[in-house]
Amino acid sequence: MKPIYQRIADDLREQIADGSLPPGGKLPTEADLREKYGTSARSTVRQGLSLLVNEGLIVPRRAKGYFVREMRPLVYRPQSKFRRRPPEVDIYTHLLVSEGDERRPSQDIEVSIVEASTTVRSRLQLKSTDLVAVRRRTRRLDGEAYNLNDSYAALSLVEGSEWMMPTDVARGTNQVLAELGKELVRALDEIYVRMPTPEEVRRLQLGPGTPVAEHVVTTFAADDSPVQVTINVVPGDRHVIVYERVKDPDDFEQRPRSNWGAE
Amino acid sequence: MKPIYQRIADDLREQIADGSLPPGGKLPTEADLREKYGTSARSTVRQGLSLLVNEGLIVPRRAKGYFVREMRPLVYRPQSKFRRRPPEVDIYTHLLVSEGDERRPSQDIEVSIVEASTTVRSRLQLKSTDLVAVRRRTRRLDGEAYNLNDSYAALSLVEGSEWMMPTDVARGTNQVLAELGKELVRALDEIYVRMPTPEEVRRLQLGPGTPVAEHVVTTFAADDSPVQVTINVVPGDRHVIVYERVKDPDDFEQRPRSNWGAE
DNA sequence: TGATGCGCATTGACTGGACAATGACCCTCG
DNA sequence: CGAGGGTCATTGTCCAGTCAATGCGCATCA
Repeated sequence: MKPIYQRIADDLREQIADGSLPPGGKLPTEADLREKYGTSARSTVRQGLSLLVNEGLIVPRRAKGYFVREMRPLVYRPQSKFRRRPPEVDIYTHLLVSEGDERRPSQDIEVSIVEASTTVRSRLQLKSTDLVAVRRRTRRLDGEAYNLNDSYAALSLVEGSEWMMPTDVARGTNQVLAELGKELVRALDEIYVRMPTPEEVRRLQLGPGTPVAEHVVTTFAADDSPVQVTINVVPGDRHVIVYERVKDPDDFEQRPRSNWGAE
Repeated sequence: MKPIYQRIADDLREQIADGSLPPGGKLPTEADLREKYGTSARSTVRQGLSLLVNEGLIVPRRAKGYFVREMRPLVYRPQSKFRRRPPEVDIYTHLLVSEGDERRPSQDIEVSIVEASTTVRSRLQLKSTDLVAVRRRTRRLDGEAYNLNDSYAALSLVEGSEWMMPTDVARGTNQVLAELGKELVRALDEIYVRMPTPEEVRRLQLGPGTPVAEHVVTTFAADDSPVQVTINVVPGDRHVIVYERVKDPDDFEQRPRSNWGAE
């Protein structure tokens, strides 16, 4: 016999899945459920509801009730552009972006000098004594934070340059790096999927049960030296990460059984 | 004044972060914490601990206690291979894979014919009446499931071919598709970050507080028609998703201020 | 009319328990 | 010495409440 709180969660989860509880819809109150399942201990009902909250399916609103979560993901493209973009692609990627999305973007920029964390240090191949400059950006849409973007570079490289200006750099910071003799020609992307830290919950105003992707980009110059590490934190409920890949002809020769389309 | 259960969670979280509670280490028992925080209602202490559980930081083991979670991520590469792989890259990507990782891979394969879900249908541009074949794979490492990989293709395309054999196809299913006149030349990757469904929790034996990445790969033939959709579900605590990008020269001309290294 | 305040419904935090299930350990007995 | 059983520590499930905080609507009053 399954525990009561699980039955409550399972029943509600199914109702959400089959649409009888639509996005934005209101769930039964704790009192309703207490009666319906005869359990009559508020904590049991709350335990069941908390499961759904932690799955990111519902959100509680104090003094209002529990509601089915709604989300409208944005397309997040690590690749700057697509070489080919046939009409078919747009058919569904377009569905992801809300039609007539007129929310205005803005961002906070903050630059400081810090000791490198291990994450940054190992990727930039620095000694533990080296300092790095960090350019922290919080990106917003109509005032609401939607992702965090922190770029790190060796202080010795960017000191005194425009890279360190806490304002928007019109021609792009990568152009600044190029002028410093470090044109970026290659990037390695690592994507970690995890729950957010309380700090991230605060900065991104995340609801409970919202995981994040930590997207770490290490960029390299032509001589294969690492130049910059960018850590993007993107909330899972507000983004889809999109990549396009084209077949590399060399690949086929060397490895007939490629895992194209899979892992 | 912060609620007691949050103080408990914050204190423990900090101890985990600074290493005084190392991975695999045992946390104080509920009784210890009850005493320490003078709260003396088990539910309050449990509420605090459940926060950390849902953040994926700790796991409870019945009749044993709570323990700090340990994880050893595998590298998950949607791209079949890297054209250039300078030594620097390996320095840290290698750290991710446990040294001397001798776990043996295996997989279950199961093929069936189903109606296409909206996700699959829109990507394969099918009519609602069309049927699709699905090739479901559960991949294991030493018997333990580590990701799910379901490929969908129009039934009319793959019916009767080796694609539908529920066994390993030596030369690869993509080669089979090529022989059917649909060589895969391009792919679109979409990555969604979310909490797992109970079904996924069961199949992947996920601990609480473990988010997943849903990696949807749509592959196209030379004529830009969609051929196959593969949905990979990869647990966040066991994988790092890695991509490499090289600068496209065209890119620079058309769009001087590229977002190379960022979003 | 418009601002103020009161009550009500609902979730948030917490109390102080009970009994069940499980895994580890120790002791006993063959 | 090994198998089996019993005890104990610890988490899992559940009970039956209390008081606080909050958002909303409604009635009151200037």
